[in-house]
Amino acid sequence: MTFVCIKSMHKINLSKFQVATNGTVRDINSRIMLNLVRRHQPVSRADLMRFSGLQRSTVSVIAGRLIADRWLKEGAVGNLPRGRRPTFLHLNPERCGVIGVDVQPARTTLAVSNMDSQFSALESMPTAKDPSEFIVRLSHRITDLIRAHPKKSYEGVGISLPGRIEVGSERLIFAPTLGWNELDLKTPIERETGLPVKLENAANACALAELWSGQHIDGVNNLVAVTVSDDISVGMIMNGQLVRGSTGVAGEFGHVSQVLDGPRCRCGNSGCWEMLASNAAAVRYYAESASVPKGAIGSKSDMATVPFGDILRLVEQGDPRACKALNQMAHYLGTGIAMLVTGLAPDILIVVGEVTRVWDKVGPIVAEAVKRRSFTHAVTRIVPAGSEAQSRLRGTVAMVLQKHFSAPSIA
Amino acid sequence: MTFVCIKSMHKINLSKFQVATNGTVRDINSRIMLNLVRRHQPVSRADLMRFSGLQRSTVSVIAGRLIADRWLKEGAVGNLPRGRRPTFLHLNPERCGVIGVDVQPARTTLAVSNMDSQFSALESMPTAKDPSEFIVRLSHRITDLIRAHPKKSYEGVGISLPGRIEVGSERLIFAPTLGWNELDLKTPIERETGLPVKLENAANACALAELWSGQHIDGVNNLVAVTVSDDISVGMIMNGQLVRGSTGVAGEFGHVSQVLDGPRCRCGNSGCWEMLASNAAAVRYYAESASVPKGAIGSKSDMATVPFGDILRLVEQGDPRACKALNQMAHYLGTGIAMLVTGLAPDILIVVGEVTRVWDKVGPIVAEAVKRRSFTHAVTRIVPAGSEAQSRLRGTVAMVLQKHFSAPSIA
DNA sequence: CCGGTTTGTTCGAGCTCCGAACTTTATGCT
DNA sequence: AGCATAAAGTTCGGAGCTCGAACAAACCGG
Repeated sequence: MTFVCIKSMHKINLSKFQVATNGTVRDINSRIMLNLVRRHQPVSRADLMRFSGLQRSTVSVIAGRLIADRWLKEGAVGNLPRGRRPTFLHLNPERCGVIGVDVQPARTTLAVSNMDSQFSALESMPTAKDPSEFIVRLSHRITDLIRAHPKKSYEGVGISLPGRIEVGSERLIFAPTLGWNELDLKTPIERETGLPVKLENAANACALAELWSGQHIDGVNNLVAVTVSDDISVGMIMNGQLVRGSTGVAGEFGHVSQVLDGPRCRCGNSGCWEMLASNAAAVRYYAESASVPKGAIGSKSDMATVPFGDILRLVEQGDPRACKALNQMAHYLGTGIAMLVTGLAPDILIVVGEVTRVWDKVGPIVAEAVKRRSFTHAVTRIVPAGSEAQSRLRGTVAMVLQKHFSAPSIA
Repeated sequence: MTFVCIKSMHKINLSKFQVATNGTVRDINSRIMLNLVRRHQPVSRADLMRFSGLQRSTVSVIAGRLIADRWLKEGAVGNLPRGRRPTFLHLNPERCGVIGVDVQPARTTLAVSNMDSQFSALESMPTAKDPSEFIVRLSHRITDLIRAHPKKSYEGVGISLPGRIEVGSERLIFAPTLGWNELDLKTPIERETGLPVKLENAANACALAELWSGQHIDGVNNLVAVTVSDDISVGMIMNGQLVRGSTGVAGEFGHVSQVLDGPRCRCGNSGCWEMLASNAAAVRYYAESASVPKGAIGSKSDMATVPFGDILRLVEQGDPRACKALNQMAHYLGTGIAMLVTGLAPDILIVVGEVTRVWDKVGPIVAEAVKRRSFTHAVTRIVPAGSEAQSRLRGTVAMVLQKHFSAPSIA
């Protein structure tokens, strides 16, 4: 009982735990090796010995087994000023393929990926309104994709969607923007495709994407992803792992009131963050600024709603009304992000969504709000995600592959 | 690489990790055994075999070593309808003592505890305003306590205080209610007492207390503690472990705006939750309701401030003005708790503080606000903590002992 | 060609859990 | 009293893992 704990320790869950065996040791060290190769490749066995602290002999045995299992490949030999030349090891990207699926209200994007999140195919289809129709069409598309891109093996299908998935049952609990309720997507798609299916909320997927294949992170264990579209959702990674809450519904900060008596939200609450800072909010601000003098609320129906994409285009052209609407949205985006920075103090907060296209305008307003409202603002870097679709798709790959690279949750 | 992951998995931190050895296996299984005994005691080796899934032989060996290390003790023999009678095992509460310290702005409470959070002594002293004076006095009190209560060994000192501790350096970053800034408490107290010192924010301590010795929790892995005094602080346990954020400052939801343009807070923000829902807020509400008609803000100085304890007493006596102030506080307590329920979706949210004395009045208002404002309200039970001081002190014991009972954060 | 140097492999020691066989200690029936 | 049955706890060989030292391989420069 003199183990050196590295960082935070967690209580052993006596409802479901697993004892350790000799195989556990090998398993843990294999994962460490795999991660070291991922991080430092190309890398020699001797380097791995130095990085890991394991004996040279142990490294050789583990590397041998990982090569036999096709996780690693031997590559070129290196050159050194003196001594025997090392044979470099690197990940074998062909080890397994992954099908990534990004479900959005309008369209669903599918991707074929290798282990290194390099997409070898990318296509999209309209998202069917009816869930069962969607399941059938998606399954067909997936099987077609697999046929068109034959690989040694497919590891699974990762699906990101704007809704929440219950942790135990892995059923969709709700997805308001899709109009779907309580629904089992996993079982039928697994049956149709013959592959294991992982489902995850889009914000969680983005958070995982940043954790596993982001550029900002080396030793980042606390990370928040905020997805901004017609709703706002938050994915949290704390202590290096996804926070799902007890039922999988954690992260609905979009439905926290920013203005207690603000506009009524469909969730039942008033002044929800997503009522004030989502794309839909900007659309509303723009419409409201049309002609109606302040105070008037009714007659929404006869106002022409300009899609958010158009507003962004107008902003880029310098349209003052559009800019005003965007500023208003940015202001509330800032107050909400200040809430997350103050409350969660992550190393990084990533904003995902179309709004990042005009981040040069939005970013400073957000930064200002956070600086003014969060006395802990210094700890968190707020960055826009490069491409939202890519972000979610990389997340789906991480969802499927993470079990091979993450530390087993021991005990 | 066919390990069965139990629940959430975490990324391996390549900056600081530790490879597994054979000893790791024994370590993990020892901890599991220790926890099983803690949970089920008194319990026989055969029961432990069934609970853990380990072989009878392995259980015997581990139990033998834990007994040799004085963690466990053999007790009475049981009775069974048939067969050899089992010898029961139980934790040895005398294995190690812990000094728990609860620092509050007015007074500091010290306790001597066994492994089972049973306090064998409890005393308090005024909290010195000057940090270095405080350190000297506290160290003396601790050494006196140890002398007065000799034990086989003391495991360490756990200190809970209303401030934030930086994760790496373990220095106090700030403690506004104490008036202390940037300060190293750990090193001098360790030097004076000769014992390892653990520091933790009071809300985090309460969260740990509930995790390790609470009554509500069996398989609860997501838990939030809200401490309400003159400030409001939040301790979070997600996936069975404390969330400290990147610098240790996570949980400052007390400084999230509930009302964006509300009263100015000393943190620089406006309408902070703790400006609206803390004890100090209730005191302000009470004072403001005295005579001043609505709208008037000035002339605070000549209003007599009634301490929060007196307001609670007035509420218990049915005083309408006090009730109104309390209701107002409760209302905002509810909106803030709704934020936590919506955003974090914990299994349990524990409210700690004097306000729980009148929870029959406050609880329903909070519940109503949460029900109205959080569409995920069903997942979280909101409960008042029994005794605030006890809660924090139990937390300090958990802080010191948890390293022996928690799962080592592997890899 | 040989010493120096680095990489990678081999092999026995020590630790762990597993699993079967065994001992111990109880009950109940004959 | 004697024996079958049953459950608790122990013993001991086997297999898996890492460690650590010794060894083989490969390369450089003098």
